[in-house]
Amino acid sequence: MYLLIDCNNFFASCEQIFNPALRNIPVVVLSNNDGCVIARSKEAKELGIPMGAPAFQYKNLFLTKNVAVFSSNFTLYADMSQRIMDILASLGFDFEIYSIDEAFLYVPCSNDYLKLANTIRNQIKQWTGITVSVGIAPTKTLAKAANKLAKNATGVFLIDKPQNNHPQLAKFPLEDVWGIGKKTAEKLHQFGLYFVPDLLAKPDHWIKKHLKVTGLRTILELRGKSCLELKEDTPQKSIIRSRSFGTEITTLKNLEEAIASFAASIGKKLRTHRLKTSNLCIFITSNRFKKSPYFSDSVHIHLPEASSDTSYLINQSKIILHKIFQENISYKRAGVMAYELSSETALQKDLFHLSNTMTTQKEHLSKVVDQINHRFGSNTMYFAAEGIKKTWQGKPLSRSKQYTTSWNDIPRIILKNS
DNA sequence: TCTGGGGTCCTAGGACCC
DNA sequence: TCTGGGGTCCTAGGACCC
Repeated sequence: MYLLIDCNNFFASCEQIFNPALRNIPVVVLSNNDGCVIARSKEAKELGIPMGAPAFQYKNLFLTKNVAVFSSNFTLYADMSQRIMDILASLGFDFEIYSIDEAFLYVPCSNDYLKLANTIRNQIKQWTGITVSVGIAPTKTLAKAANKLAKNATGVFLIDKPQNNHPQLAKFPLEDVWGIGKKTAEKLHQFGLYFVPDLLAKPDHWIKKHLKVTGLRTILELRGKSCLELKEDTPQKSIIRSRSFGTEITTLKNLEEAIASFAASIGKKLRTHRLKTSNLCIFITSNRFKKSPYFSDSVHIHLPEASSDTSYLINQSKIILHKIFQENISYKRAGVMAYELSSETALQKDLFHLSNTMTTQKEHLSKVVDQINHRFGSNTMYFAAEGIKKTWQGKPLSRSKQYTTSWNDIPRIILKNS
């Protein structure tokens, strides 16, 4: 059986744990530039604040309903996530970290799955303060559905045999099925299909024709035939760094600095994972919400030799940027993507590319910069090309402290003499 | 004034081959 | 009238996920 463990309202819960005054009141966490709502506490959901809602449209509601609004604090969330994943890993079952707040466990046999799930729940709650829901089922897709049902029940839900036709599954909307998104759901609605049993009644060839192989896989999984196994710890295939700018950019110089920052960040991640990239893509866009004509362009290049050296990646990124930059445009968003990642130890050298001691020295330099930043704090050293002011970076309005990763921010308990 | 960021997988269609 | 058949590889774009 598969167990899907999913943290409830994860980012909002992280905020509530370290600030007791936030418990039982609506809390939302916003995306970069405090743009959209990306997490809501139970109380915030009850107020009808949707996921992804633009914050400015809900400003009044936040005020009148005393909603606690936070800028995102990924350092905190990532650390809390790690603690939870460590607990799951310690159980000794095969498991797959699916996202920052979710993991699948594969438990081949157990006398009492519900008891096991409750033990896991209690332990995570006690050790981290986070409440999780557990869905248990013979396939991953059913475990996702069970998890959804668990959230509305006691926190644990078991679908042992799909053919038992749980009454909850009979009214399970197709758009809530893992793998069926907005577009597919709309398509199915046109055929008069709304709930899981409606789709299960269709023959395989109908599914294959309209939903392709991915759709067929989903249906088989819903019928209890496992098609999706736990994913091995496969190496990453691409790395993306992109941002919407707090202040729109109009000059090439500022855009170069932003792109250089993204390239530097990619370089660091590549080195951390002992990878190199041999394909870069740069993209720049104007504001898609504005009435003025939308501008968007991107270019890929194949690097003559794979690299993880920041100075090289910055240089190459700049060269590509120059190919697509146009004057008199207000740029709202840009990004750098790295593809064709390969292990730094198993690399194909380019016969005609000048790979010399200079290259080796530069790579060494990047690693030294990493070590310095690791020891003295990130951004202690960075490339001048990234710019000093980073004017494009918006300032988060209300970010919580780094309670678990910074000595200065560790919560203090004050004992009062009674 | 104000609308996120980071990923994966699949398919259709073009280019190319014999 | 009429213009093969079978295959691979690559890429852009769509759909999905959190």
